[in-house]
Amino acid sequence: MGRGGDATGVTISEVAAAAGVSRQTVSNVLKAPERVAPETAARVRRAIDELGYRPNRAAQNLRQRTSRCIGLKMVSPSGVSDLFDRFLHALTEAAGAAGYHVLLFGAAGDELTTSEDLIRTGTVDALVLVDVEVGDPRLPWFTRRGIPFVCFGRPRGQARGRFWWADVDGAHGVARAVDHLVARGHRRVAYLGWPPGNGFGDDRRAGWEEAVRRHGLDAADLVAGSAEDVAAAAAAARTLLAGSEPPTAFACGSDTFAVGARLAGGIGPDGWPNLDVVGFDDSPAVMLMSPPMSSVRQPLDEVARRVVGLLIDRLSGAETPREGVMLRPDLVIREWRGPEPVH
Amino acid sequence: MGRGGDATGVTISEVAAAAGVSRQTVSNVLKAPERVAPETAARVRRAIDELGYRPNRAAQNLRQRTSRCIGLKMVSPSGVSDLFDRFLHALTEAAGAAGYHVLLFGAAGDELTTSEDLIRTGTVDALVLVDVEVGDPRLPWFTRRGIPFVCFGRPRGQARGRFWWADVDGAHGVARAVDHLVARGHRRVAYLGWPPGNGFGDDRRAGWEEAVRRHGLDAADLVAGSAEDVAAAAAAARTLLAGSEPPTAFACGSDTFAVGARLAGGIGPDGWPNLDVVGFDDSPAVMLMSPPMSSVRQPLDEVARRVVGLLIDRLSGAETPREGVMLRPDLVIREWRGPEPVH
DNA sequence: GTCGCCGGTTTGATCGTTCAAATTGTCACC
DNA sequence: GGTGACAATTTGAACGATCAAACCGGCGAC
Repeated sequence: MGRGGDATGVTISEVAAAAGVSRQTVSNVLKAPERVAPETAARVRRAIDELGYRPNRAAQNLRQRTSRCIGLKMVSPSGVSDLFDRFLHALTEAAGAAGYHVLLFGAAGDELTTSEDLIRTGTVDALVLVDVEVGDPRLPWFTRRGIPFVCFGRPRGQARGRFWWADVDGAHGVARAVDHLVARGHRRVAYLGWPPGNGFGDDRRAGWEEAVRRHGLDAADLVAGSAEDVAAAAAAARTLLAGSEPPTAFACGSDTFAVGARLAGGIGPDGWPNLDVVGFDDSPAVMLMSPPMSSVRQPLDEVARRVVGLLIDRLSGAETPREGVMLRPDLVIREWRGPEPVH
Repeated sequence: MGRGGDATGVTISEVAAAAGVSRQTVSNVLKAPERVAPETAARVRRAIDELGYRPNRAAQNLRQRTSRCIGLKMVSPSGVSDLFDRFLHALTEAAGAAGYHVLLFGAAGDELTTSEDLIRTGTVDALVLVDVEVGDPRLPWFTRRGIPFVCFGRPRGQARGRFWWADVDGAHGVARAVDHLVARGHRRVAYLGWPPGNGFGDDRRAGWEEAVRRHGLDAADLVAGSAEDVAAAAAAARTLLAGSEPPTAFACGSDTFAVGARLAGGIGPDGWPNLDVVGFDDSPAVMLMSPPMSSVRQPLDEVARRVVGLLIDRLSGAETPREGVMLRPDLVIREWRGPEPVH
């Protein structure tokens, strides 16, 4: 380090002067070491260390016409799932590993124009979109304006092949949940999630349908939709439980639904919940339930890595084909007691 | 807008040419309109709109030697409280309102050198520190190197007057919780939180002590410390409840402790929890509890605004006195039933 | 002996903006 | 008519890095 004290100031020219070479040679030492004679490089490197030189980011950005930043719109923390939070964490790490930073921007003002501004001013190189909705207007809007972006969440309601995205196979996750419940001896496994029409809600419910059919279960009357809050979910679950042949287990579209389902099932005389319930998202709130609850966990680290990877491909200019990546979630099993596995 | 299509490219010179003036005049229209004749300004503004000009951020940063970014280290999402998440949200908004962006960086590598790098390269102008610990080494380290920063959380174990910070008065919050419980008729109000030695843990417990003394309650044996996880908290609460004169209510150091306490109290024959419990942080996980739980809420929006305010003062160069700001939390009351208020 | 080549290094230009100083035009005042 | 004051605008020079092209000394080939 050497200097310490002031937080600004050492330029490449000062390093060059100290090492008795030109600016370009210093630059080469850092960017293309093979072009520099070993002992020159050593001399330059010493000067860099002694002066504590760090290349100025703004100058690099200006010259290279990049910011090495990706923009992400902050979404309001909502509900029990801290999915955005965890994705943000994963994205920060993945971006950092690739030499990028994540730049957050707020919800104030219009997202479309704010985003365009960030791109046009060169503040960020690209955007990451989360919470992609059915027929999301941002996708065509950004595409039309040549704004590079990658989605977490497959585009629905528009041609997928036109965009870059990474997503988690919710249907697969719920199907694994049903498999697990069936293996524990359940024959009447209900599904509780969003009403039809919600993008990933439909996806997850389709997973339940597939699994139920595959296992030859009769469950036509065991599906319910409701708003995603605990009270509404509990009410919907109670309706299913009041039927003539009530379910003994629930696979749910989210942890919030799952908490509601368990609440509706109540506690048995043995002190344990009456229902086997599997949630989706593996949010911290379910970990602290007692007894703990199994849940489908999205591979957010992998999603973030893929998103960053796609983004870098996209920015590299190479006319890479637009592509989507589908990842499989895990089922995190947290047992307590209940029906024994059947085999 | 006009062009659309390409996301890059219109420079101030092109605007100047289009409007028939010099670059500097265009710059003045945007930065110092009073120096420009009205009809010239109008002509320039029209050219700006037609070409869709947006000033290049890297060029501005380079010339002005600022980035208008503040750096924040991402901390791992942990536990039930999404406090960092919410603070981040508030900070993004507050920074945005002041013309700054929040740049996240990951935990990979050493925080100290990573942070210094961000400053030295001019990637960020200043840092925001959260989770400030007792005798936090970052404070003197950054100060010695002239790295501007503002803390969320008062510095403990070092002279406070030497730093800029904003914090929430945890003692006040817990005292309000105790007041509330006493008003509901409780005379034996316990405290459950971190063991002594934890910075804000001690602060919050001190609030309980003050309130208990002020109300003339006898509660010397009603304080317990444990690790911050539900199971450990429940165990600690059970120990208190097993005493000869068990508490009838708990004020807690965090929502996690509060969930543990309520769990330990169990459900009464009437189907309601046996204990009155007040948490701290008002995390979403407590909102979804049934019945809901009261909790002390930190004024994060205000904290974020103050942090940004201090930061701007700090960066403005004016030798403003270093100062700390202490804010008061609110008690969010979520009633269900239980002892009637006594008045 | 001249030429071309090559690794290693330097020079000049450039990215797009803003600062500071210079320039022009207009008018009032002596 | 000359001078100073002033408003409006322009010019030149940074800011710190990198790209592209030029340069230079030494060596082998013809």
